[in-house]
Amino acid sequence: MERVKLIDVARAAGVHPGTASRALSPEAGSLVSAETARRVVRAAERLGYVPNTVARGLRTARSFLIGMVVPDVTNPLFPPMVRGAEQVLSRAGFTLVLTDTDNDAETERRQVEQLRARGTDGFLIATARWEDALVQQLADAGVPAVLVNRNSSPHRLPYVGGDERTGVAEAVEHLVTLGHRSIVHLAGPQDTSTGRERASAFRHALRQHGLPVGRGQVRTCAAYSEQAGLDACTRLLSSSVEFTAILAGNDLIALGALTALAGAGRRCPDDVSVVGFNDLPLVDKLTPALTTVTLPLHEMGALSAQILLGAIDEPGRTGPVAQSLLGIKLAVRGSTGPARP
Amino acid sequence: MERVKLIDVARAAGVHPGTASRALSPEAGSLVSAETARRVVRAAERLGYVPNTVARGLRTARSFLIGMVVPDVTNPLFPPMVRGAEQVLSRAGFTLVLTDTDNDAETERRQVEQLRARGTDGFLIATARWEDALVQQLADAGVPAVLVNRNSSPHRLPYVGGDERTGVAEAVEHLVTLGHRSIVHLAGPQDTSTGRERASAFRHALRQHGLPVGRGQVRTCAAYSEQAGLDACTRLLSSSVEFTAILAGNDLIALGALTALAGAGRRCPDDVSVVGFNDLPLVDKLTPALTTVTLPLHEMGALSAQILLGAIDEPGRTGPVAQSLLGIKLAVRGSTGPARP
DNA sequence: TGTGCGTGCACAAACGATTGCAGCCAACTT
DNA sequence: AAGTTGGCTGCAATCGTTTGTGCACGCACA
Repeated sequence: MERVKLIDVARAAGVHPGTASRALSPEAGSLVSAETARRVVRAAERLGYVPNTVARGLRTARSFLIGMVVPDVTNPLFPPMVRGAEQVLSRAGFTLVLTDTDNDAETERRQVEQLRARGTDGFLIATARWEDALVQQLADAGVPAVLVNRNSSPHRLPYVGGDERTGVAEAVEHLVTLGHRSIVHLAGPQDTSTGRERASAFRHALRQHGLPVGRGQVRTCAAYSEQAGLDACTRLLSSSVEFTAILAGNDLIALGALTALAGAGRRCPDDVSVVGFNDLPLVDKLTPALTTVTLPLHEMGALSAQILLGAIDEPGRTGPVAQSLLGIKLAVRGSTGPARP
Repeated sequence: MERVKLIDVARAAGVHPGTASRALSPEAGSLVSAETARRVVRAAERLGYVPNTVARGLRTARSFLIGMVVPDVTNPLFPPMVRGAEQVLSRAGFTLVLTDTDNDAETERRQVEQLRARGTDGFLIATARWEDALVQQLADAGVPAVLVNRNSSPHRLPYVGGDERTGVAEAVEHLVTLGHRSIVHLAGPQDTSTGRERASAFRHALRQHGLPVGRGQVRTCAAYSEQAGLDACTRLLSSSVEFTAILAGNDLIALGALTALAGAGRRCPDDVSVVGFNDLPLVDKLTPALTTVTLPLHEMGALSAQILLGAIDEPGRTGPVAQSLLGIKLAVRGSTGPARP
């Protein structure tokens, strides 16, 4: 039941452990004769040798561990990204460690510290705030890290996200084509890049279509949550602002808005059209099915992992950091319809 | 920027590294004088010493790593369990490594192997099949492991799940109370404990109510998926079996069934009542909102982690293994209604 | 004052792999 | 045929901690 170790393999092959190590390593494989290498490899297979990652990590100062930090695994936005990242990483021999910060900065700090004590080789950060101490710290320390989905203000780390501006532009275009002239944006929190970007893109898109951007037409929600969406929409309804369409900061906000609208007797899409963001599972099964902007979450996870691997491989690089935006699509469904004349 | 290590702390405190180690370890803390201990601790704090987990792991043969194996993170069933487990584990100083097997046995084997090479201290398995080679293997090897959500046939490992039988009983009771006499079960795959257990409990519940269990009244779906539910329900509709209610193996199957019913012009709940299992996010927002059995997923994750920690602490134990069932509740919503006379 | 005992610390050997260095042998050059 | 080169392999140090062992010192007791 004892784990077989390198020295056992070496003995079985009649060589020194050092030689066995080289024979099994693709890197230094050329330093050993083909004949010996074959003998060692065969012995290793026969004995079922599995190298001890911990021992190797101690010597090489690499852990082959990647930490991925998400605010809440329970939010369906993240699992696809995790999956994409894991596939790329595990193919490259890395193990992904997922940690859930529960949206709490202190928890996040602790988790990352613990991971760093493990000698984690790099981080995938999906929790970035617009101004983020942790992100700064990682950048300062020169720890390989990539931001996913949410960016952070001084672009010091690579970032992978969706092309928010285009997504918003398409959504607005869609609404305008349907005849809507009074569109309101229920924006996400402005301490996230997505919240800021979408709001800014919204204003820009309106101007492009020659529509005025009035006061109270962009309303910031306290969080990316259903409750926050409900609150914001309720306030909107009790204000004097007229509107026939809502662009929500994400699907949860859209759901809250739908609830608020229903409560106020406004029908969707007959009275008000609603567009969401993210295309969460099941929003296509609602009545009406939610029109929403879909992000390539899986690809975002995969690409961020690839970029991270690149950064790990050349630690000395000081070139410009990449900000990658992936294509986005609008899924037109039942929650948007022609504006009432 | 160099990481400060134990020897630095020792030097700063004017003691030998061995002594410093003991001073910092609560275990052996009594082997060193209070005065020295204080000096060492202060030095450690001042220098910002963070012990190297890898080196420690090499010496102690413990990694403080727990692997959690799920078939698909993207399935909303799992994230809450992951979350529950992570909270317990991280409090105990362990790091949770999540791996997604993509429902593939070979991937699963590879992942677990990789984790074992890391000296992972224990496993949380959420992928168990009724007959499962991996589970057998872990049990044989004496690796601490706990099954979550799905059990495996010879109960050799501890298991934590929901009280399926009671859940099914309540669902059937609910339907019978509504006047339904012809109830069909679209069962999940029979190579999973949940699929078997729910089907068996369904038969039992019918008998309890004096209802006959006819042929074709329990139909097995090929997978826990929407497509499988749609297929099974389509076949059901084209058979001669009469029914006014469906108990689905889980929510996805229920969704598929709803689609099939709608396609056949049968309305829910007017013509057919449907009950699901799991209470996935948003199923309460559908029209009609899905009546479903809710599992305490978070608690399942937390409890399984606790049991695992216990197993790790006393490796020698050979007592009986615990099979823990947590309470379950029926969420009555719009998809169930009175049977038509 | 000598023996005995206990406390507190230093010493060094692990843990299992990687890797710079040195040595050996064979082959090739001149 | 002697010298040189170069390809393989063995040796031993090393990564940072933990922990068994033993020494030294101080105190108490006879």
